[in-house]
Order: sequence, then C-alpha cells, then structure tokens
Amino acid sequence: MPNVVDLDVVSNRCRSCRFGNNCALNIDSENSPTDSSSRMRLLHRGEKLFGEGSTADALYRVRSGVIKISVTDAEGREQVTGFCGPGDFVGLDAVYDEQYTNEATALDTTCVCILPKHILSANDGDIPHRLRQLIKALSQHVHDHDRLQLSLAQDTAAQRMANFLLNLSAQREAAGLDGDDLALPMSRAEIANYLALAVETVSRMLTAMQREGILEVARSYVRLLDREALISLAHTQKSDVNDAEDDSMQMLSRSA
Amino acid sequence: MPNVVDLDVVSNRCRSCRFGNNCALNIDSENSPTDSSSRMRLLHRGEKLFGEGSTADALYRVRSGVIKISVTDAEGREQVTGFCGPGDFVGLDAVYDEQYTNEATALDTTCVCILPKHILSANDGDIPHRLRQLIKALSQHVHDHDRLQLSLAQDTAAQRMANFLLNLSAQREAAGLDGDDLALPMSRAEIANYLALAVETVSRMLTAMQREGILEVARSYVRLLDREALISLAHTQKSDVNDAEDDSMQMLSRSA
DNA sequence: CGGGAAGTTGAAAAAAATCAACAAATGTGG
DNA sequence: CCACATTTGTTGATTTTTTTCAACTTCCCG
Repeated sequence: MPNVVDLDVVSNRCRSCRFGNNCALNIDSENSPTDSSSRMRLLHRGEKLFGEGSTADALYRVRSGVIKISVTDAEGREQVTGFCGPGDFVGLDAVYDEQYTNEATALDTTCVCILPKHILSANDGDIPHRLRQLIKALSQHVHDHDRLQLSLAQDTAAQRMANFLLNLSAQREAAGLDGDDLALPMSRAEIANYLALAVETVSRMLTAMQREGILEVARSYVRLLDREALISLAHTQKSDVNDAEDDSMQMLSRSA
Repeated sequence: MPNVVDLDVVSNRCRSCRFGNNCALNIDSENSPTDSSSRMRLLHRGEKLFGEGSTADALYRVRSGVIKISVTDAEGREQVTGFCGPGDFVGLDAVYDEQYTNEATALDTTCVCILPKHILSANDGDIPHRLRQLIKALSQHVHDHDRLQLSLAQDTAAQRMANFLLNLSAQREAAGLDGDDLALPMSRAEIANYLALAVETVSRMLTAMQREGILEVARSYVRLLDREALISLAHTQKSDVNDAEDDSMQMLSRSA
C-alpha cells in the first residue's frame, strides 16, 4: 500500500482538506475554474474511476474512501495490485503511454481530487525531453512490476519458470541476440528468490523441462528447443484439467 | 523484467552502442567531458553498482551484462526484485529521496552507461515543482511495491494478513483517524487476491487471530485488540521455531 | 420475506517446502 | 597441476502449508 507523500490536493477547497493547506500542487493561485466539481469527483461503491485502456489525462489523489487498483491479463485473470486510501495517488503509472494499464474501482463512497496532467507543467515545453523519458521509463517499470505480481500470485512454479525463461529470451532478442541461447548468469538461489520458489523447485522445473525436450540445460546455460511448448506451458492455467495424450508432464502441470 | 523503452545511452560513444544512435539522452551536442570513462562504468562479477542507502546522484542503463536488483528488510531477508539486462534502466526508483533503497550487483562483467541526474534538466529550475513531486511519488510507489513483493514472496499467510492489517492501520493513523478501528471495504476475495492467498485462507487467518484475542472481526470491520501481538505475528519468520508457552497459535505460526 | 452472493468451517488433496544425501563445480594451496 | 575443501546444484523422501472441494451460515438487496 503506497505511503502518503508530502503532496496535497489541488482543489479550490484545499482549505477544507484534511491533508492541510500545504499542497504542492495547489493551483489556487492560478487562473483555474472556481467550481470544485471540475477538481473533484465523487464515486460510489463499485464505480470505476478509470478502466484499463482508457485515455489517461489526469492523475488522482484519494481524499476519502478507498480505491482498488487491479490489472487483468490476456487470459482474463485479475490481480489486485493495491488499495489506495486517503492521501494515496491513483493513476501514477498511466504517464507511461497516455493510457491506463490498470483499472481503478471505488470500494465505497470515495472522493478523489483530480490533477489534470496539463497542470503539471504550465506548458509542455517546460518538461525537458529527457525528464519526460525518465517518467515514461519509471511508469513502464511500475507497469512491468504489476504484471510480475500477477504472475507470482497466480502462476504455478512451472509457469513462473517458463515465463522467466521466455522473458530472458525476449530480452536477448530485443538486444539483437539469439533468443534461443540463454545465459543464466544468476545462481539458482537467485532465480528461486526472484520467483518466490525454493532452490530445489527451480532445479526440478529445469530438469523436468529438459526431460520433456523443451530445453537443454547446462548449469548456467540454457538452450530453448521447443519454444511453442514453453509458451504453452506458461499459459497452462492452474484450473486447466489436463487431457494430455501422455501424462509425462505430471510435474510441469497441475493435473487432475 | 523491465522492458526496453526508446531511450538510449548518454555516452560519447553512443555511436558504438548496439542500441543505436537515437539516444534521447544523448548529450554529445552539449559541453561535456569527452572521455568515455566518466560516462560509463565497467563492473566485474559480484561488484556492486550501488548499495542500499548510498547516495543516488545518477541513473544507469545497462549496455551489456546483467545487474541484479535486490532489497533487504529489517530482518535481513533479501528479495531479488529484478534482473536488468542490456537496455534496462537501473536506479530509477532512487529519485525518491536521493538515496537508493535497493542494491544493484553485477552478475557478470557488465558495462553500464552513467546518466548523472543533473543532466536531466539543464538547471534545476527547469523542473516544475509539481513534476518533481510526481516523480517522487512514482519513485515511492516503486519502493513500496518492492517491499510488498518481499512480503508476498517470503511471508506466511498469517504474516501477510498481519502486515495487511498493520498497513491499513498505519494508513488510517496517517489520515488522523483511530488506527485500531479498521474498516475493510474490500471483499475477502479481493484481500485474498491481493495477498496471493485463497479466500478460505484469509477467512481462517482472521478467525484464528480473533480466537487469539488479537482482534475482533465483524464482517467488514475489524478492531485491533492487541497490536503488539499482531506486530510480533508479522515478524514471526518461517524459520522461527516456536517455543511458545501454549500451542494455541498452531494456525498462525509455522511451527515445529 | 426470499434468493443469491459472500463468508465461514471442516475434511481431503496437492503443490511446493523442507530435510537429507549426494554429485558436480569452483577455487585454493600445496 | 593436482588434491582437497567449499560452494552450488541435483535428486529423492517426507512434511507442511495452503489450496481445493464441499457443506453450511449469514448477510444483503430486490
């Protein structure tokens, strides 16, 4: 749960805000609408502040109530990544690509202050290009982390391992290298820690995948032999009842 | 694992960089040192790029090699939060308070480009105060998320639940409310999803804590009766062999 | 009221952790 | 350069936490 930082609401009614009057984003002094409606929004239980993919033209700060933040993956799995209460910012990660990559839903009657993005700088030119890139990268990082949280929370050991390898592979390809040849410069213990698994489990998963002919493991080196199988493994949901031809993949898939 | 975004290195040798010459942070055109040593750093296996708490005056981008990012909690538990390869930024979250809240270690021979913070804006005044606050909030958010990852990866169900309640409590106190009276506006399913547990487990943990006299649960309302016990529960490590007087807390603590 | 969702509780199952022993690799010093 | 020691990784057996399944209760909301 995000902490409260020393920013404050940007409403004309900052004076009445429980967070005090020392709002760094206070725009009382500027030429802005005087009605509070354009500065605040009241949400009722279940109402969405914004949904995945909707255009992000503002940031929000919770004044009262609670907002649930969640992401949904391609398979439709939902992951709650945070509960934002009074003082917390919502939509920070949206700076990334002008679109929200997550969803914000009010859990009870909630009042949020609206911070239109354009007020962050008087005019666009005020933000140095580099800084803009930095914010984008930070925002992207938050987004990536949310996806990781979903994977760690809902994937099986085999899925996590598969995803890990596929990510490494994608990264290598992005760098213009052969995505089927992976170096694993980190120890098994580090992989295990990262994936929230025991060292032994990581070892077993690699062995099992090798047994299945999906990859060739040699200590700190892995060669992908069957990318399709690995991808399919990564998508094999917990609930997928296996009607596999052979039951040789007992270890890799949760079965019935 | 963070993706590659369309920023690029800021070295005088950008021309030789595999990421191409379209570096948004390219400062070749500016008055800057001509030696590449001040723009890059070579790390050997095991060498730290920076450690927790060290002053953050730069960002880095990995050119080659792999950097492990990890955080350590008060109990000394380490959590690997990412492996950064070519193209990934390192130290983004440090903008938060001028200090790195995590540790970056080279996993093999690694070359990083150095982006001194001061080059992000020609002069400090270029960054609007509000924008600065925004970056700080984003950065804080990343930091909080890393801590959450550690808790989810290493804490037991009981610990996660205890931490969850303590965080809610702290948040209420930060808002000037009574920290012992907690409203739980979210459903059990949402709590379970957030904590990466099954609904039934959440229910059982709450029941168990109530049985122990730690709290009083009433559907969407919880009252903390014994904060100390809750804190102690949150810190009871998996490995802590319980020499508890009574073994009434079987469910709450992993025991021997 | 009544019906459906949300929450609780118990029993059984399963994924993954832990324990334990071994094998392979790395690195050190003779 | 080889033996030895230490670390790292693998494999199997067992245990444990947590999940899953199932039944039941309570609470809302129409």
